[in-house]
Amino acid sequence: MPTTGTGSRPGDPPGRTPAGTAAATPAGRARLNRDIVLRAAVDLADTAGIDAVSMRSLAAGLGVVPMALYKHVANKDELLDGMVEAVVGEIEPARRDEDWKASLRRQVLSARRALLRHPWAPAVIESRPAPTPRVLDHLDSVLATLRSGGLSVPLAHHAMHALGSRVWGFTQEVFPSAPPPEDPAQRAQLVAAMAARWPNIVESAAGAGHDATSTVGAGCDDQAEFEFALDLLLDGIERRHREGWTPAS
Amino acid sequence: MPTTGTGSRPGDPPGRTPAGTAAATPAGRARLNRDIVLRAAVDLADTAGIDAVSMRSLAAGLGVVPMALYKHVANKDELLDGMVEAVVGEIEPARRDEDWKASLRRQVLSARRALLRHPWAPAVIESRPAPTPRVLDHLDSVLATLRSGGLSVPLAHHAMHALGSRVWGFTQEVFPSAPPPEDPAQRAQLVAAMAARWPNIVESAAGAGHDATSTVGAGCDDQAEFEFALDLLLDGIERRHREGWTPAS
DNA sequence: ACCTTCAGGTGTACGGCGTACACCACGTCC
DNA sequence: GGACGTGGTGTACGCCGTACACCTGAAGGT
Repeated sequence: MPTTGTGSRPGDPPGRTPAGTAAATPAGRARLNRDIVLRAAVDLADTAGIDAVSMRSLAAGLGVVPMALYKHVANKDELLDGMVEAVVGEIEPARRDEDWKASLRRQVLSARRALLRHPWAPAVIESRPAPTPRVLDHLDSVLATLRSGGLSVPLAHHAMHALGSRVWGFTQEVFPSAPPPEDPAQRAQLVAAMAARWPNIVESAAGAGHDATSTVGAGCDDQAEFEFALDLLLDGIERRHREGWTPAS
Repeated sequence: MPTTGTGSRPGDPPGRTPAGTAAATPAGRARLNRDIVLRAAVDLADTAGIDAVSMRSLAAGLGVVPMALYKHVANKDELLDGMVEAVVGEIEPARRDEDWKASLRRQVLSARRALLRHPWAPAVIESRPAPTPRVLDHLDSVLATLRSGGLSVPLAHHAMHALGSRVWGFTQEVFPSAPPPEDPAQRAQLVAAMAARWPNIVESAAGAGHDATSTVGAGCDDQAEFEFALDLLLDGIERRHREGWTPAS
């Protein structure tokens, strides 16, 4: 039995479950936990589409009454967030044995494969008001790769946005749109906490015109980002044209 | 009668409303029509968010019972399609007095402005199973611009996809995912009908490996499209890096 | 002037959704 | 043995989209 890695809680009791079997209910069904619920939700979305993922039908598939799910996820939004986390967790992390371009390519294509395995995921990711931790992990990994190639902070930042729409769709903001705490000390603490896990994101935010300690969450200059990516594409298209590009096949 | 006679007052005598204005109901409310409904839906989405657009609240805002809306739109999906049409209709069409790159840039930025005015629109556009006519209009216009610059059909097609994610988000398929008719004659007629309005789209589909008369709707080689755009971006980023790019500001 | 027609608006009702709240069945620990 | 916490249950509420039958008033034919 695989250790339910993501679900381990501080209060995990030294669970005396006899003979290694999970405790069973009167009906003989294995006990639910958050991981089982999320996995079932992802499977249901994969096979029946995201619209089929209702608390009621998900519960039915697990042989349980709808309200039972609320013991494991706070509400449906948290369920969706958990599903996103599961999918994003499938993306390969950066490697260290490749140059930045190859590594980046691998990460983006890995992300694409993950999203193709779960076609409902892009829409769900975009519909979430704030990015989940693993989404930030991935973003940070991509930024780290760019920085490792010697790109400046602003260029890495722009490149991130340019690539973003390839990976995440129409994502415009990676930082939570919720306003940061008013109290400067509290805000600094928040930034520090983020920097511990996502150093490149914080660096990028700080270097792109928004002072991380004062305006995190203010968003960056979208228009400049957009035009950078647009001109990148236009220039590239023109270049391909000049070079007499023809389809590979 | 496109004149929306919104001026009727409750005190208006029933019977002959003056000078061709729309008839008023007993309550003095102007009669609904499809345009009024769609416009109200867009306004509601703009001001209260797309989640606030329910048939019930939309009807309430119009001073009407929910079921009254169904006399003007078949169902909620059609309402959403109509809202998309309204937004996409705001995009500036191509000009003829600019070179292809400038024209393209203008069109894309115009599309972006339209979508920024209606932030709910990208998600709705992507959620629709098939593109609406005006979406196809816009796509065709972009393709025409690329072709007018002398780009080959396949290159224009690839460029379209590369740019697509900038404008439409994660759009992967522009052709309806619904299977085309079985009967070859019927299919040929469908293609001909499409070619009349969207010649560049049909040309592009035909030139990109899928024979328009036999496999319209089969989709194109997504992976190749994706990698083309990805490498465009990667090469462009590398080039900016080599050139010592710094932010404009 | 009468009658028909019909587009537009109403009222009622149904099934599905997310979920608040009270409750109960356990296994665990003092 | 009793208190307690965890996980599952049952009921109920207020939203949602929309099917269906109905009404109403103006338009048009005769």
